[in-house]
Amino acid sequence: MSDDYVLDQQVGFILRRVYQRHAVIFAEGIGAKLTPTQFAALAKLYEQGPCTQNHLGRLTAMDAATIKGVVDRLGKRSLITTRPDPSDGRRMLVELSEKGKTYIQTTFTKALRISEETLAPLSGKERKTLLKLLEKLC
Amino acid sequence: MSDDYVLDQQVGFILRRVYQRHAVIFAEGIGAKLTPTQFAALAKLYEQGPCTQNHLGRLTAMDAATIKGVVDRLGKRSLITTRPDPSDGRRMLVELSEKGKTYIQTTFTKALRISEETLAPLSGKERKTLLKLLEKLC
DNA sequence: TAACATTTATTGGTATACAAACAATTCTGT
DNA sequence: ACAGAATTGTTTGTATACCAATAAATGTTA
Repeated sequence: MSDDYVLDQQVGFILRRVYQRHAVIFAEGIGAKLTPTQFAALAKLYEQGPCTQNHLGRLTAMDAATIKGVVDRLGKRSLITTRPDPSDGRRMLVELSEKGKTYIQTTFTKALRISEETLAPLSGKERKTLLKLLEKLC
Repeated sequence: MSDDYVLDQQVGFILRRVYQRHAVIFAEGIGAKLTPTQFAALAKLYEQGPCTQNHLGRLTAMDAATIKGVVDRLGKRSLITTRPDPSDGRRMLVELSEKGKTYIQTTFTKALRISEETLAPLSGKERKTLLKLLEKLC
């Protein structure tokens, strides 16, 4: 039984290490001190326009507690603004600030380079295969 | 520029979501309240035998601060024991307890099932391809 | 041997990530 | 209209994950 289980060959352990390597590449490549999740929130806001806090969390795969912290920190850096939804007292509307919009626009190039560098050990064909297979596991 | 960048297609974002899904499967499948990293530490100790705390961290892809917390929590549950290295005053030797050894032996089956379930959406051939490609990105 | 460098472990700080509990608000069905 | 259900956001607690700084011990080198 235990002979079959080699930690280094388990998909979960490998996924964790691959993501760690990506996180290093991200931190080096993004320039400003921005985490992958913070960047995801900004990029999604740019894609989708203003939305509620929890909805932004769902779009970026963060639960309510996690997105709150991310929104708080981005707000503290004036990259986004938040205001209560006039039509629903429960909701907080989140929006890119001008600073945030400018920032994200000028950072897409770096983000693309980070994705490229993460996949650098693979050929073009291999990259397509990998992304296709990973998407089946989401 | 921004047209090229679609968050949901970026490898980093996809990796994060795939790992999140795996973490859910792990939590449901492992039975005892054990995290993937805690299980990794136990499995590696079983594979390699006793070793120092930092070395165990390197074997399981955790830095010194992270492995310390994991070792502390596993120690608190009596799954491992720690003692100072008699031949090197800096080092802490970490070892599986009898309880930990028994536990890990009886848990390999569940861990294998978790890996299998994580890869369930893929065919056998696709699984091999994915693992081969992921290993190039470690 | 003495000065310097390295390794090991620890601590404090920040940032995800999620569960559970909670209050406020809105929605739904009768 | 109203009671119960669902949604939204917040807070607390636990667990990675990593950086930076530190102390203690060991290694290296002039």
